[in-house]
Amino acid sequence: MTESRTAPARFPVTVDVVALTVADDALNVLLVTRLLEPFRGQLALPGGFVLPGEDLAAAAARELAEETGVEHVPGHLEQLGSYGPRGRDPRGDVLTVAHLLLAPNFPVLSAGSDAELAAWYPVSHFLDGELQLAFDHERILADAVERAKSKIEYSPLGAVFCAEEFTVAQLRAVYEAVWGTRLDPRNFHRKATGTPGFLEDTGRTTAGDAGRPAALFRLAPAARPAAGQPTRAVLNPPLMRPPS
Amino acid sequence: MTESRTAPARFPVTVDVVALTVADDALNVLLVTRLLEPFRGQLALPGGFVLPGEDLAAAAARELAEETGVEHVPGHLEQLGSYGPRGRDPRGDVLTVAHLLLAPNFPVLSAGSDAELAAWYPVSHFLDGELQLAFDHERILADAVERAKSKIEYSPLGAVFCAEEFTVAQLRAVYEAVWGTRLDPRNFHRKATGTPGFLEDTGRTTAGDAGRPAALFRLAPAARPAAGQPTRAVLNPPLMRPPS
DNA sequence: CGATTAATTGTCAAGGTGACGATAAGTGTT
DNA sequence: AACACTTATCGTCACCTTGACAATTAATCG
Repeated sequence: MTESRTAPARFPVTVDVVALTVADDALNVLLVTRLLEPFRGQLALPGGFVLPGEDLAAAAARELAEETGVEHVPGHLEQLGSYGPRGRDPRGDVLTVAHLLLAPNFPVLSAGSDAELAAWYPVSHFLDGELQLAFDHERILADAVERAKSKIEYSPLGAVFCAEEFTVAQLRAVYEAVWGTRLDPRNFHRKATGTPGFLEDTGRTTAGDAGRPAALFRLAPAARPAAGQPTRAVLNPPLMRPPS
Repeated sequence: MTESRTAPARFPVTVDVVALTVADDALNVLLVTRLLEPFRGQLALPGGFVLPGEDLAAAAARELAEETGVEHVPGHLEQLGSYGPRGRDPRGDVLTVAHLLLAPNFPVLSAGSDAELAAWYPVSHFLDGELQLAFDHERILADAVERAKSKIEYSPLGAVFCAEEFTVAQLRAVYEAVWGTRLDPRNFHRKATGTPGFLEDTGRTTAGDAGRPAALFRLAPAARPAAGQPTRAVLNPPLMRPPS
C-alpha cells in the first residue's frame, strides 16, 4: 500500500444486489422502480449507500431487507464484484459493490418501502435488450446471471432456489431455467442422486399430483451453506451444462 | 438504489494487487516492505488509494507499475473481490478492491520506488502462517491463490505464467506449482495438446537441454487474453486437479 | 559409444455421459 | 374396475475421458 502525503480521495460507496430466483420455469430478478432522479421511473437493482461502520455483506442484506419488506431474506448471498467508480452515475463517481443472491421464490411486499416498488421480473427481458435498466445495471445483471450459471455447475447451490425439501424434477427445473436448456430427466436424476454429498433422501414423497409420486430430498449437510463458509464444491465432476 | 436525504457517507478506497508468478517450481507473490506506519517494516501487498477520476483496473495497473518500477506489467489482471471497510486498517474504515495478476516471472526493480521495496516471495510462507502480512492481506492472498487454482482448471490462463513460447513441461510445472501436486507428464501432455483451442504448435523446438528436445507452443489465438474480453473458457472438460 | 535424461506416443481398464427403452406408481376417465 | 395418461425411477449400451503405466524417440553426458 502506497502512502500519500495528502488526504486520500473518498468515494461514495453503494451496494447493489442481484437477487435471482426461479419462477414459472424462468430465471427472475428482483428489481425496484425508481421514484427519484436520476433514472426516475426506470427499473433498477435494489441497493443503496453503505453506512459508516457497516460491512459490505451487512449493507447488502440490509438494503435487501429494506426494499423487499422481508426481515430475513432467504437464500445464498455472495459478493459479485465491484464496478466503477467512473461513468456509472450521472451525479458523479460512485463505486458499487454488486452482490448476488440465489433464493427461493419468496414474496416481496411491493407495498413495503416508501421509496421504491420491488417485484420479480424475468431476466430475459433485460438480457436481450428488450427492456432497459438504470445505471450500469444491465451489465451487472449479465455478470450475475453468468456467475449463477457457472455456480450451479460445480456447487450444490442450485438447491437454494428450491424450498427446504424438493424433488429431483424441481431441481432439474431450476437448472433448465438458469441454463436455458432442457435436460434429460433420467440422466439428471442419475447424476443428482448419484453425486455423493449432494442430496439427502427425506424418505417422504410428494402426493396429489399427476404421475408417480416423487421422492423428497433436501440438501445434504455437507452441502448446506454454512454462514461464512464458501460452500465447498461437492459436484466433482460438475453437472455439465450442454454446449450452447 | 435507495436514496438518502443526507449526503452519502464516503470511504477511502484502495486497490491491492495479488501478483502471482511461478519461480523455482513454487508459486510466488509480489510483496512490498512497508516503510511507513502502520505495519511499518512488515510485508504487504502492493496497492494504494484510488485517485479521483480513475477506474479500478486502471488504479491497480498504476500501483503495480509504480511499485515495481515496470512500466507495462505483463500478465492477466482481473478483479478478485472487495474487502471491508470495517476492521482492516487501524487508521479507520478503508474499502479495498483486491485484484489478481497472473504473470510470467518478470524482474522487479527493488530499487525503484522510494516508498517501498518490492520482491517476490513464495506464497507457502504466508499460507501456513509461518510469516505474517500487514492488514488483512493474508486472507486476500489466500483467496487469490484459491482463485488462481481454480482459474487454471477451466481457463487457458495457466499459460500466462509462462513466456510467450513454452514447452508442455513448462506448462505442467506451472500447474504443479499452483496446485501443489505432481501430474503425470504423459497424461498432461495428452490433455494439453489434445484440447482444441488451447495450444498452438510453433513448429520449433528447444535445444541444449538434456533429454529429447521439446516442441515449443504458444497460446492459441482463441485462448489469448484479449483486452476487455473475459477470456472464454476453452478447457472443456477442464483440466481436473487431483483430489487433495 | 553406451548410459542417462526428458519428450512423446501408445495401450488398456475403469468410470462417467448422452441417448433412449422399460417399469413403476400414482391420477383421471369411462 | 379397467383403461388411458402422466411423471418418476431404473436399466442398457455405445462412446469418450481419465489414470496408470509400457514403449519409443531424440537429445546430452561421461
